[in-house]
Amino acid sequence: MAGSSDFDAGRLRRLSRAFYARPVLTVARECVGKLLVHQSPLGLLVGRIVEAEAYRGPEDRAAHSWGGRQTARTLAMYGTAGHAYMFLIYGLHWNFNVVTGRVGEPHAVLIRAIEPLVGAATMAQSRGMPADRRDLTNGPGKLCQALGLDRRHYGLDLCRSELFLADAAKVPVARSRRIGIDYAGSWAEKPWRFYDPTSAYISRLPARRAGT
DNA sequence: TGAATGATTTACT
DNA sequence: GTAAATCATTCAA
Repeated sequence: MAGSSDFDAGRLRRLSRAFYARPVLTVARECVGKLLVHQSPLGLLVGRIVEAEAYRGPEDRAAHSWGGRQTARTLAMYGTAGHAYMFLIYGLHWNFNVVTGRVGEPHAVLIRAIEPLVGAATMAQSRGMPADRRDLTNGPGKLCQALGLDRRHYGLDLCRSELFLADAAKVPVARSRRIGIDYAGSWAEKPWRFYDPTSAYISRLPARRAGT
């Protein structure tokens, strides 16, 4: 958009630890509308978060930390709020999560979609497609590829590193059930997905439920 | 040591 | 609309 080249990383208001150290559902809801910032080797990349989901292990059947799973992969989720939890899915795609809550509480927010704000041309190059495509960043694997995020960012502290969230104006937030977790039984019914209904970069339209 | 599977994306019919 | 890609992680033995 016009003027985006004037964006200066120093002007971004990085969110503090206190933002993340709250209940995961609260953090997930408030993540929508915030800015996801990566001061990457390729330049400054910024996107507005338009979709996020809460995962509340160990009781949440859909969470990787379900049943109290604490392994090398899920370790970051048990740590301090405000750190990055990265994981590889289907052997292909990296997903980016934010750790929330208290230490020992394996809760996290999955960032599912963003709207490119700064560095869209660079993101497009990483994605191998034109910058004006809506499918540039409208999915959890897509946004990680666009921002150049992978296992190197596992466990990074969003309060101190080149990867962080920044404050922004509030936006309307809608909610629905989560995506891609049908195996989780009744947990799949929980309305723990939050999104900006006015954005064109939502990964999917709200899931329809029978009878509604 | 080995087998099953997934918080997805893409291509193809 | 359906199916294949592709491998780290997980669980069973």
